[in-house]
Amino acid sequence: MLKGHLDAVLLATIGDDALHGYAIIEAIRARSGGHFDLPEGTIYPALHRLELAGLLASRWVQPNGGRKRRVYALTDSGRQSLVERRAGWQSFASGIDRVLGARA
Amino acid sequence: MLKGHLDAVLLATIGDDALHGYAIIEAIRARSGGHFDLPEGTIYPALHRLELAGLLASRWVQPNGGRKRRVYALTDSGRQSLVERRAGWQSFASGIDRVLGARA
DNA sequence: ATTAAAGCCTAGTGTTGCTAGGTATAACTT
DNA sequence: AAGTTATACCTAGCAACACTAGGCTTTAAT
Repeated sequence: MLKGHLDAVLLATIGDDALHGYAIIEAIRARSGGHFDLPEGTIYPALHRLELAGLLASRWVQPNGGRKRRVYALTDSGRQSLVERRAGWQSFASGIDRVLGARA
Repeated sequence: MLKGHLDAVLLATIGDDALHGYAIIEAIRARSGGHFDLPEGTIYPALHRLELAGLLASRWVQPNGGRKRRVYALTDSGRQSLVERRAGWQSFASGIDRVLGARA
C-alpha cells in the first residue's frame, strides 16, 4: 500500500524518538489521518530490514508494569537516509504530478 | 521506479490521444521533465496488462513511409480508471506528505 | 476463567517493474 | 554499398516489496 515509500515513512515516523513496532503502527495511522493502517506483517519485517541496513538500531526495553518491547531509533546513517528519502519523495511526487496533470 | 503508479502514468500520458509504445516512453520523459525514463521492458508488458484488463485498446497502424506501430487508446473503463487513479494518487500523496512532514 | 488488547514474529505469495536479452525496419553516415 | 544509429516491438527471468495469514506471549478487562 505504501508503494516503495515505506522506508521513508518508517524513518520519518520514528524521527527523533525511540518507538516500538506497535507504537509505530499507531503513529503512522495517526499522522496520516487514518489513511495508512499498516499490518504488522508489513512493519516488522521492514524494521528488521532497516536495522540490517544500519539505518535503525533496536534495543529491548522493559517498562515497569508492561511486557518487553523492542524500541527502534535512527542511527546517523538513518537520519541521513531520511533526509535523502524526503528529497527523493518530493522529486518523485512532483514528477508524477506533472505527468498526471494534478496538483500542478 | 514508478512504484505502483505506472498504470496511472500510462493512462494519463495516453489521455485522449492514440499513442504507440515508443511514443509513450518519449512522452513520459518529456512530460516528467526528464525525471522518468522508462525502459521498454517496463512499458510493453504494462501496456499488454492494461489491454488485458480492458483499460486500453490497441490497433496496428501502418504510417506511410514508416514501420508498423501498435497504437493504444483508452477505453471507457480506461477513462474511468484514470479518474479514479488520479484521485487515488492525490490522496496517497497527501497522506505521505503528512507523514513525511513535507509539502504540508 | 475468558476474552480482548498489546506486542512480537515468520513463511509464503502475488504484484510490480526491472535487466538483459532478441528481432525487424528505416534513416543516416561513411 | 556497408555500417551504424534510431525507431519499434517483444519476452523470459528475476529481485524487491508489502501483503495475507497465520502463530506466540503477556497484561488488562470482563
